[in-house]
Amino acid sequence: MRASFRAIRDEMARRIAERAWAPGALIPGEEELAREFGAARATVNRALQELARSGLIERKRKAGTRVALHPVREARFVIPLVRQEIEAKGGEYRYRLLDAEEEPAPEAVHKRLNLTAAASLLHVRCLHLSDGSAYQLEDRWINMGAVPSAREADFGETSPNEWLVRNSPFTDAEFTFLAAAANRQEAALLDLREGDPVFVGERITWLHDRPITLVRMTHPASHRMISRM
Amino acid sequence: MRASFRAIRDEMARRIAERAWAPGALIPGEEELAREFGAARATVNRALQELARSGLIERKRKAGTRVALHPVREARFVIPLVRQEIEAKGGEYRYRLLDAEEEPAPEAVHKRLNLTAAASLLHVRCLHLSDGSAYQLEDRWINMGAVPSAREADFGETSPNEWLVRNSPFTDAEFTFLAAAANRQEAALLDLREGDPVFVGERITWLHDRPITLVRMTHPASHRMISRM
DNA sequence: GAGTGGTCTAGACCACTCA
DNA sequence: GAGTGGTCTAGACCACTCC
Repeated sequence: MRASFRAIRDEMARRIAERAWAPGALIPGEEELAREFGAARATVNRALQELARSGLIERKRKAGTRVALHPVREARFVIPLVRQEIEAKGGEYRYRLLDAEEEPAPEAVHKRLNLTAAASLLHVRCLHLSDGSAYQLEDRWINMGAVPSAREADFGETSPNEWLVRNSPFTDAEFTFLAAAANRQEAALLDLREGDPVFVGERITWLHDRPITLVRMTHPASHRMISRM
Repeated sequence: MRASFRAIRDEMARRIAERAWAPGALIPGEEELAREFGAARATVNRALQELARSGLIERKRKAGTRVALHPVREARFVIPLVRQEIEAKGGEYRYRLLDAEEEPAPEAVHKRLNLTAAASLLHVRCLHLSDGSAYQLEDRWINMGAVPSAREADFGETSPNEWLVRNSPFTDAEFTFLAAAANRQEAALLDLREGDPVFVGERITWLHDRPITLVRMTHPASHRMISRM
């Protein structure tokens, strides 16, 4: 069998796992590895780059490649649309718009978006249900300066997320996850008691430097966010 | 300037963002793009693979490459050692071992690790402090069948996480994040009231198919987990 | 200055999947 | 069967960084 970058990558991962290459140790250079595996240097390079990306090794020009002392691993989470998330779990998806109004944003919101207090923002709140029970409360602010056409959108039909996906591209995003206590409103809508823990995801998106939207997605504490590596 | 895969990738991302390539549309094949950008096909391929990995496009042999309809984006979170996390934020790190004993694991634990009730597990609890205040409560179970040398480890000196990083390699891991209500013990140790929301990260690691450890890391609700894309 | 990784090219063959 | 992406090679030059 011809040497594949996967096979080479996995073999090197094995050597690291089994301490044949100890933490902190310098491993052979690309050319030497290429000779050993009977592959082109580019192939070995690809394998090494994947290991570096996953945090197993650290590479520096001239200095060479070392096994990481503290494998600062990264976890990757897939962020699907709520609807897909619910349907993938076998639930029946339903959606309910609560309200959508242009209104002055609280300071926490316009500061977070780096906008002035005078900026025009559309506030949309809606509920995503799985098999009839509340799955996620969505509380969203849309920057009308960046997406004026949102004024004509019918969020009773399409959820703001799906509408924005189709109508408002973004180039950058920031996700934040945290735990919080449900306020009275959240508790009522999610069938919880006030003060119950909730799992919150926040996302801000930008088109280049222009903020598009800030959304706070609140789940009951039974929610799990899982990633396998 | 010579065409770089970064420049090509960014240009294609721009076209997608600006709807020059509409969602769902078929984009040109690699050869045609290579001609257009004046680059080798391998270079264009690398750019396209990165876009596919980030969820912007979907590629299928024979069918070609399409702009994703629902950009199922992925968020990447770096998972450092607590100590590094605290020090990176400018805090002074301190560590306190609470207890470490071999004891029968509750069903939730041994089932989660796919072990029998008779399996020998070391239960370690410890606290990670930032500038003197509780930052994370670590509650860990170590599979002594897989890591017998943990019996001799001095967790008063080195935290179990750092000890395991050095002494027990793993090949697979699963992360779970969730919100929960602090129980009485957690509340006391983290300076919270019972029932207060906490942010919990759980991690299971395996060496091939053998479970190594299950750890539950509990933070006060002020904790944030952030990822930029 | 020199050594190592980073990237690019041109060409080739392969593998999957659609029709 | 045929078209498209997936991967590999051999060679080259570049860029960073250590000495």
